[in-house]
Amino acid sequence: MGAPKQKWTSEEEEALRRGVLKHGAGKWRTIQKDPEFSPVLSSRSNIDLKDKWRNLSFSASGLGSRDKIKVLRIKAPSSSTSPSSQALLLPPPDKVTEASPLADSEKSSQDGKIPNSMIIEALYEMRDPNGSDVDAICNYIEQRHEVQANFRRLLTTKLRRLTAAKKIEKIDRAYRITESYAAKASIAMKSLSPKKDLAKPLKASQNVGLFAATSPALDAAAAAAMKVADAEAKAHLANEHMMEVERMFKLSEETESLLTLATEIYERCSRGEVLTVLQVAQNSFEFERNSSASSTVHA
DNA sequence: ATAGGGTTACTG
DNA sequence: CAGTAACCCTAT
Repeated sequence: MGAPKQKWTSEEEEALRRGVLKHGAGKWRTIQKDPEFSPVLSSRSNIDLKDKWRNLSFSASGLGSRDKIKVLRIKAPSSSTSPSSQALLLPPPDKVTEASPLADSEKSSQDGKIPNSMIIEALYEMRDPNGSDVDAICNYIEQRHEVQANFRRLLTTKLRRLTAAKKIEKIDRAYRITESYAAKASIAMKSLSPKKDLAKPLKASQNVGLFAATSPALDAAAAAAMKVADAEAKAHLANEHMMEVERMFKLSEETESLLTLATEIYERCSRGEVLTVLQVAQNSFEFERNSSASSTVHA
């Protein structure tokens, strides 16, 4: 790690990460112009942001320079549940077609089957209290994922199975997540909720969406927990989500500050960035279990 | 405006 | 002298 020309400060890096988190990787101009980051990133051009992000990405993906694409393999989620090594290696926010076999279970994004989590996710994010019919679900997933020709048929089959498993219920022609399953998921999520106490009254005072009770944030939490509970739900983590999570995880490890993590989780949660929260939840959950009582956060 | 290849400059 | 990070150039 050299220290050449106009070296990026940690503030600038942080601003960049948050910018990517907020606007997505690729919207460099947008990030640069965002009043939230422009003070810090004023001396950086959109191209600088792009280049920096590229550097960060490749260094995070494991030592490689950018022209040497390293093929990294992600361990199968189902087999071992070792807490710490969940996502120590991760692909850059670029292409990196991660085509890991992942055992014999459901996982492949293209030619495989439909993961349960995909449907749960879809149902959840559509947030229709009356449930969503097959068409809606089908359309929703098709817009978010590449699907195969007989996708719809597979979907209906899967829906039937989930219904039988009492994870979802069918009302008229609409499907929705069952209360029991949602509740179970919420309970799982409570493992994370103590962090809300650690989160300082930061911006928290504004976005009063604590994990507490009947708030949209709880919805997000429940959605997150569902994925956690679903175990092998780390399907398509190929991109900057995991990238960001990994960064934060290391950060919190290094500084031994759960506060940073908690604050981020909270902010994202309040912002409704469910998908990102999911990833954070998984990692922080394990982090908590590892460091148990040792992690005394000094606010 | 962005992605990606290429170049320069700094570090160990 | 190799590796890396910042910077530059160009096609899309």
